[in-house]
Amino acid sequence: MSENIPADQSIDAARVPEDAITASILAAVAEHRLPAGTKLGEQALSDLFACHRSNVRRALTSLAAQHVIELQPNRGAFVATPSPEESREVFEARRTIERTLARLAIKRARPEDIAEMRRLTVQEAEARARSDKPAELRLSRAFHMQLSVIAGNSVLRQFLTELTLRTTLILGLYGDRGSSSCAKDEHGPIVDALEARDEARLVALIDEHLAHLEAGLDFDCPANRAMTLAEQLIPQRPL
Amino acid sequence: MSENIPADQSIDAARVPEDAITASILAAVAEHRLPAGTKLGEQALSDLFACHRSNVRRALTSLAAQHVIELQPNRGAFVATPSPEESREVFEARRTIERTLARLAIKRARPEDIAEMRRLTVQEAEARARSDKPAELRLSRAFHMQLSVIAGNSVLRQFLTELTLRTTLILGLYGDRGSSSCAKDEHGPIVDALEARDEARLVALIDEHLAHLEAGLDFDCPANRAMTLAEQLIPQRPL
DNA sequence: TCGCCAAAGATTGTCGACAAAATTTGTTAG
DNA sequence: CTAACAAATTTTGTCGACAATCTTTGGCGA
Repeated sequence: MSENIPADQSIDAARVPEDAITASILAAVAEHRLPAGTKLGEQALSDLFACHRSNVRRALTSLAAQHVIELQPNRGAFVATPSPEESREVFEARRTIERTLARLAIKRARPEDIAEMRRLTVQEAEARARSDKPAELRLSRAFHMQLSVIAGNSVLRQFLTELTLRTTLILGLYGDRGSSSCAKDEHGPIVDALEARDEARLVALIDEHLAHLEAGLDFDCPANRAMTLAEQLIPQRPL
Repeated sequence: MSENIPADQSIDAARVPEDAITASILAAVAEHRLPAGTKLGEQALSDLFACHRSNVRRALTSLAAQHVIELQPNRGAFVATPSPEESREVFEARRTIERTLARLAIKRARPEDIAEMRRLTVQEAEARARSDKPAELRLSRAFHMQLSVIAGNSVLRQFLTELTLRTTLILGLYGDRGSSSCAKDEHGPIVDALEARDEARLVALIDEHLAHLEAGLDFDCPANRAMTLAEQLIPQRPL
């Protein structure tokens, strides 16, 4: 018997070059290293990953299907730039799905699941303490994804995979200013409610958490998009 | 100014061959013309649509991303065969999403929206009266999709597009026997509740409707999959 | 007669080359 | 000095051919 191959794409260590490309781009977007609007040229990527351009092409179409990038005919691939309207819809969809995931998770969470959630909140707090933004983003996303794993519905889990990524893009575009967003530890109380099997409290906390995230967005000041040359070459002085 | 091109793929009349292929396969699956497990050969499709094999390839990867077909490496593309577990998850996801869509639709439905819903139920009843299964399936799906259009959230609408298709596949595999499923007009009362802006009733009706569909599944008797040669050549007599 | 192995055929996957389109660069006129 | 036009370059899209893999067919021996 041959070993089972995990269906989900894990960061790095990919079986085929196509997966390495998608994983790298996904990770870069998830950690705010690739700003919205960045052009992803085919040749640049095929050079980087030392593979044929057809692999790059497949990876890009796959990412486009997840709304992580946008394909413009005869123009190329760009990191997606969600509109304010789209952002609203993404948050609404997230609330819907995470509410259900929370209810499911309450019924199924085992002690080790809760311990894993707790561990993620601790690691996230550590990352925040040392101002490691990429790790913080990654762990925050992992927290929400872990909830979907516990819930045990792979369809909803896959939807949430896409939605959390799009949320990260949105935060990069419209949020993160004013130290709002994930400043405090909002995940800790969520684990508490999950451990207490307090469904009403858990759902309320998640709703609040997502509402808080969304309320922190500022659509009038869309910074953090792909920088032009001028912005990159003429650095504005820090306050 | 050039005209805007509708982003959603409509049946037939496609801009590029790739869209024609995806639309045709989607329509065939949505009307139970393509049973689960059917092999979709690349050359067969490129002959049918008189296009290059690369177009077929793109169409197939797109369909695989929507879980309508399954791509097996070095083996080819097959119409997806959802497992009982996957079926349960799809229905759970549908309930979650349609509940929210119902609540949103109540807030936004205009008179002409309700008229359109009513019109779809009438057409569906007519199709059922003349035993036009494909039209019935198509119109039933259109009913649910129209609810998502009224709700005005394109993210959730796209999720539902995928879920309704997968549901149709599931019904073809495990359902439709014993004249259950869409035998009665369950859509009519839904429109009534929507028109009355009765949120509790609307949500309850949709929950019931989906639960009824799911309850009609029979996982022990997975008929209607891709027929083997023997099944196709030796017809069993009708009762 | 049944099961196993090998060859032939068909299908999928990969690659490089060319065509089409867009972007950039350079030039010239106003 | 600016704007507009044209050439050159870069980038994307398409195609056909070949390699790798799987499936089927035919043959052999137990």
